[in-house]
Amino acid sequence: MSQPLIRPSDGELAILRVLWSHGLSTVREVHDELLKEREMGYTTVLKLMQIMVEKGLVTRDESSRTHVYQAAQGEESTQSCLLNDLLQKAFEGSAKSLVVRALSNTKSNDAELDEIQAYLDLLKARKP
Amino acid sequence: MSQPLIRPSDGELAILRVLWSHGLSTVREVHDELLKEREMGYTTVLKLMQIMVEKGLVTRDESSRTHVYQAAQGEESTQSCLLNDLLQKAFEGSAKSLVVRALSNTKSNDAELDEIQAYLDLLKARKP
DNA sequence: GTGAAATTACGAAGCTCTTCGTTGACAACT
DNA sequence: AGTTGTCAACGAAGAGCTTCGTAATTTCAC
Repeated sequence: MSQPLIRPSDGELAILRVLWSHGLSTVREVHDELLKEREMGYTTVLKLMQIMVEKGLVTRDESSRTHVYQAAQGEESTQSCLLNDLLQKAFEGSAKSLVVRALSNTKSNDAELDEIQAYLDLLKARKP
Repeated sequence: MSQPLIRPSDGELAILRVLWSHGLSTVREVHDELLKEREMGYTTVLKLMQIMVEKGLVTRDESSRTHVYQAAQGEESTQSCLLNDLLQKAFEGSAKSLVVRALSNTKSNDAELDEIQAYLDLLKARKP
């Protein structure tokens, strides 16, 4: 029941971000959203999304003239997929190294650290 | 004094891994090492490493006939670079999300969890 | 109905990454 | 000196990603 889980390219990921936060969207809606970040043509986005249909990254409702797109895999699954990939290729599979590097990288505020601590406690409690 | 920090491709990263763990290496040494993981031609590795010289990912000592290569940027810097990139593109810049996802992804053992806890304590202590 | 606007479809071009065959230079051995 | 083996250099080819121009189709306003 687990899909193949495709690793999206950078451009595809940008589109998926929009679909995740906006839900069902047309090409125009996605394009308008992406324009806020950087300049790009409408047909560029269209072409990318058509390819993503073929790959199975998104699904498409063609019943009306303006097609409506939807992300085919969840945000969390995709994050896991990309993270696992990086883990193997750059951290020799050591989740600890990755987490430590991520923490040292960015200045997390206290609230964030507390949330991480809470999750860590949860993991520890589950292993008595 | 901080270099531009180039984001290496997958193939380049595989070569960097060898250079990081083995130090100064010839193309043949890198190729032999990579062969343990997957099949690939000698000239393929050579070509990649030549391109990496042009990009500044590695440096090369050409004084003897068989050139000797060396990684130009450290393993930690490169990890940070790749991690930051993923952070922006897939986690909306939230280090907390990334860390939580990484932790939930892999079954870390107690020792690893303890090490992460220790690092977390360090960060907290630094912010009173 | 006709013209304008929006949308999809198509194809091509440029780029990077990856792969490898061939060639020419150099070295070592006989 | 000639043969053999190793190496760097080069070019080319194929794949994937990104970009966009153009054409074809549908819809809508008038």
